[in-house]
Amino acid sequence: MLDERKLAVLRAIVEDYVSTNEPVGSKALSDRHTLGVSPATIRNDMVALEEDGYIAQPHTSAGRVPTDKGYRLFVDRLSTVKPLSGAERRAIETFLGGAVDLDEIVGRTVRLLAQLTRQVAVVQYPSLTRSSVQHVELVPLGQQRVMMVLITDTGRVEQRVIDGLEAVSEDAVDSLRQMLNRALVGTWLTEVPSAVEDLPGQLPPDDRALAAAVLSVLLESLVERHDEKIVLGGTANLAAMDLSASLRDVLEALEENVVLLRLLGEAGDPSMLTVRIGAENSHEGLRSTSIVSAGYGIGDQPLAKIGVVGPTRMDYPGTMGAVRAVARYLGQILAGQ
Amino acid sequence: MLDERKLAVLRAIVEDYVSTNEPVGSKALSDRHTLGVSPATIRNDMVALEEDGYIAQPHTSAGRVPTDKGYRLFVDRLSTVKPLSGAERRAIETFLGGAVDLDEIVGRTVRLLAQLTRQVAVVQYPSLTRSSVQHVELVPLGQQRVMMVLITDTGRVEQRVIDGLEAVSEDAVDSLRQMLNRALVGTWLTEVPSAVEDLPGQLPPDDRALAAAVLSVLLESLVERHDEKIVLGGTANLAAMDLSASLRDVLEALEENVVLLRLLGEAGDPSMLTVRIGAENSHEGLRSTSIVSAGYGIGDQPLAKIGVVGPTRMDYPGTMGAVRAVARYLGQILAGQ
DNA sequence: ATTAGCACTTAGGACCATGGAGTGCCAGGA
DNA sequence: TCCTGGCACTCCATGGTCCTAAGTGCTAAT
Repeated sequence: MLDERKLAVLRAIVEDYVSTNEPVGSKALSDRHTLGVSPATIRNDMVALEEDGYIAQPHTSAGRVPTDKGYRLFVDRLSTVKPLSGAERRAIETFLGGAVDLDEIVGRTVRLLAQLTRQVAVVQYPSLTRSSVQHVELVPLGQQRVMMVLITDTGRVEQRVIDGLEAVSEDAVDSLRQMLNRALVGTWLTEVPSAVEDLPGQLPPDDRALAAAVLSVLLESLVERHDEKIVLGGTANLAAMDLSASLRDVLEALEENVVLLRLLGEAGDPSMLTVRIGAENSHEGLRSTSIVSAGYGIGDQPLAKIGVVGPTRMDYPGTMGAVRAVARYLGQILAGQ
Repeated sequence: MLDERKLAVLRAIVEDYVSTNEPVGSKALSDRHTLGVSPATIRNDMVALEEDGYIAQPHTSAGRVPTDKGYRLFVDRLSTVKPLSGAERRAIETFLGGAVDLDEIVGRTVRLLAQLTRQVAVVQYPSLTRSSVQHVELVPLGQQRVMMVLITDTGRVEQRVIDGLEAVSEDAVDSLRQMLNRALVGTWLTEVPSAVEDLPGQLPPDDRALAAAVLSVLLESLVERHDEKIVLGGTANLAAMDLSASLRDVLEALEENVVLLRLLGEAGDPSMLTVRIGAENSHEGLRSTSIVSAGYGIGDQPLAKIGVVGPTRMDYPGTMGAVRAVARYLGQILAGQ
């Protein structure tokens, strides 16, 4: 059905179309590539490829253009991830190395990824649920208010003010703080709910109201932040892409964090590179884009994902290489923090 | 020079051009507005307006289009800020009211402003330097590390990890925390450097290394965050604008936080509405956009600014009304926190 | 000072012709 | 059986021409 040569033709079509952005014809193909056969033969192969849905013609008497299915085959079987050049790798190291806190790491990563791929970059903050408690701090603010600060081992900090309490005593706060830290330090955030379950019972009755208020806010902050934070970069590169869909639709989709999170979430195995091409994306506005994403984490502990959004007509090997490399460095940096 | 009628003509031109996006001719003007004179007379006025540089023709035999100078005159003398409708005001209240922490307030504000104006919204986080210390927290993380958390009265939280210490004792951290809070709570961030100056001297020699490390990080975090954080929203609306400059240039400018901060910073009196039109913007890529900005703050204490970026051909009265209203509500919400 | 009338300019759309790139198919050759 | 050269055909893109609608500036009359 699809012999070696037909695959070679498909590969050549994808490569040419990606670099020229024009439908590619049989003559041009046999000129630019050494396929060893005549244009007529290539034409026959093209007919077969078209029948199987890998390529299409915008109109009769035009060259061929890869379909989503064609890109899919190309990514799965005809290409290899392109490693970054030494210069690029060094650029990543120096650029990410200078960051001081989590916000800055994420900010730099997104800019770096956008620049490397010349596309729109998406970076998800390290997931709270995959990290563990490093410390819980309680700070009395006057008589009625207490601030709770939750610090995770990935450097993330959540804080909330608990309001409307009455007559908070320093001692009560102190003992609650100690109890919380004894019970929680080192536990996964997912385990926190069960870990705090019977804490209030261990306290003197006077302090239970405070404990209940703090715990409910603590648990709430865990749940709420399940809708993770995300950062975008390189949207200026959208202007240079010629998306068949309206630019507005794409921008709208990108602004909806929920949409982006779902897209990243849908990607399969978090330790692998995932590519979703064109209509494979469930979101309407992104039907004419492809998304290359990868998980990052510390060691084999996945934390979250990063990705790149570009036209289906993109340089898949290069983009995949950049995404993979940045994901790895990001993991290393976080581990070193 | 510019009698009443000429001004009325200019106003009519601006209004028509903003709503139709097409050069407006003398006939159309006399039809759509009740100026009480014939098209020929309007033409004569137009010649005068053009000589003075308030309007221009894209080409001979086309209608007139306002110039930057024309918009400037319109904004300064021919229009009044349009108050929001009751429904819009209620929408602001309910939408902003539901926010829990600072991030969410800012996030909602930017989306709200983008939606109200159908343009790109910019919101600057409340300035650190204009707020005061509410609490300083020190958290020992093992033997070598201490985390510092600085909480301001505007709800902002800065945290830093201090690394590479040796043999940190709980007691030393406790006494340092108490000392810091005694010295700093309530002081303006700008006053912090002088307030901590002679603190180390009051400590036992053993604790001075720790204190020095903590103070240097504390001061550093104050300085660094002088480059403020900014949030963008509604970039999808860019697609609908027909900017004469390339979309890419505008997107690039908007991605550069530094550029945006400078633009907001350049705006004059922080308590006032500021409008910068077209070439009045120093940044190259924004020559074909206008920026409407306003400061917000608690009481008469200015904190930071918000703004809107759109085409010079924008509905100035409406945009100004929305920006002003949102800035006021934002101040109220922050005061209530 | 205003107005009606008129000649003039220009962008943009409709229409058409043409050239070029690409195709499908067929018959001949390895 | 598979490949190839040749050929007729299709269609888009390009550029030229023409025409209309909208708008202008100017002048003479009110």
